Amino acid sequence: MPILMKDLRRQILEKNREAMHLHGYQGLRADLVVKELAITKGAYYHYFSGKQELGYCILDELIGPEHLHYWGALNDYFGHPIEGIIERLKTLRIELKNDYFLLGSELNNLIQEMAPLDEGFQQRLQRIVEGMRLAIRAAIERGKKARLVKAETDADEVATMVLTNLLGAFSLAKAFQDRKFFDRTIEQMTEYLRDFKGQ
Amino acid sequence: MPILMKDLRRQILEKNREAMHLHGYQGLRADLVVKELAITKGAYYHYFSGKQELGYCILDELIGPEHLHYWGALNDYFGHPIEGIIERLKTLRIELKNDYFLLGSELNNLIQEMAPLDEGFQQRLQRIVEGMRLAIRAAIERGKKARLVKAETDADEVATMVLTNLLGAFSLAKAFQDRKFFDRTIEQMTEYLRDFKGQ
DNA sequence: CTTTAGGCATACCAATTGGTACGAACGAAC
DNA sequence: GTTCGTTCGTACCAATTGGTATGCCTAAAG
Repeated sequence: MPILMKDLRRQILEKNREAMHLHGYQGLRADLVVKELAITKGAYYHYFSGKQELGYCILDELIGPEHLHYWGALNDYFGHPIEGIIERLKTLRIELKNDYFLLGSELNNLIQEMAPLDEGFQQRLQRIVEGMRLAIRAAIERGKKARLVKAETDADEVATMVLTNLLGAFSLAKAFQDRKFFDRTIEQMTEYLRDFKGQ
Repeated sequence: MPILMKDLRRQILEKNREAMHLHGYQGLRADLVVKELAITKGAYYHYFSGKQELGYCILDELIGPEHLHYWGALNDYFGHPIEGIIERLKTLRIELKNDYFLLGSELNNLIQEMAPLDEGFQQRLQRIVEGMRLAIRAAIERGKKARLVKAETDADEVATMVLTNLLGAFSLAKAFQDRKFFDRTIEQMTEYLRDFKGQ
């Protein structure tokens, strides 16, 4: 019997999310998570038709919204848009626990593992990354309109560059199992981004 | 009976490498590859004690040497070291087939999947990445000594940045299933790197 | 009070997985 | 020609995996 019966579906989602962060989707053992939660397969298959739907739900209800909300916050930033992006990058360093850098970005992990294997995953992952990219790009463009960002700045290119470095930073930190590779990239990007601030 | 009996061990390695590129290590089905090669488990377990050793061998004998050789070539480059790095980046765009960008970098894939799960993988992957990083760093330092690279350049930081962007570029191209994200990063890096060339 | 539908447990299962035990063929060495 | 080690095929296996069939329990609706 589960101790907390408040929202079992949610619990199943979150525990599986954790397990998937460590083992990947293919390495995710649904029944093992079921045992950890001290429930049974009955509950599991009551809420989810199977492993694939579970994976989709983790993306649609947890990982996706979180990422889009995090970068969507750029919209509400009252300051220099470039500083807004930098703030988001720095906040990542503060909010994410050390272990997260050793396990890598959930988004990046799933991209590597699933993008070529499952179209449903690929579409969802692409949508999330594209959402992040558009949020950053929009911030830069707002900066350009307000003459806070150099007119010749290619907003699309810079936004893509930020994402590339973000994903790469997670990869490298994971390869070395050392978050300092993430931190260094953020600091380099900070310098790089400030160059685009208007005179 | 295998048609070509030339070097069965090698064939097993290479076919498994291909399968691992697509499905990952955990998704790699040894016996499925065995069927593809039209051999049996007898051969498979004759040459490899098991799946883990097979994975290690693919890294130690194929992926590792290839990567280190590719970037080690910077040593033999007779020209501006910065241009040497740029040449290596551009050659990647030419030599790698389109499918490779959809499947992602074998190195990056394995990092994401295995670094936190298996110490043997982590050590091997880290060694390869570190080897690449050192090769790039050494090239920049040679450039500094020859006064071809600005004296204030932080070779270690630039080398790390190149790797971060490289891994990130593979990730993003894979997320979008579109190699143009890789190509764009290479071009941006080219510009960025040329800024370090001495006056 | 009865009916009904969601919420979950119990007890199965077929297929797959990585792995083993064993032996046959074959060539080299003596 | 006998021995012997390498190379691989055959036949098997225990454990795991994702998944299903079924029914009990409860609460709300009628």
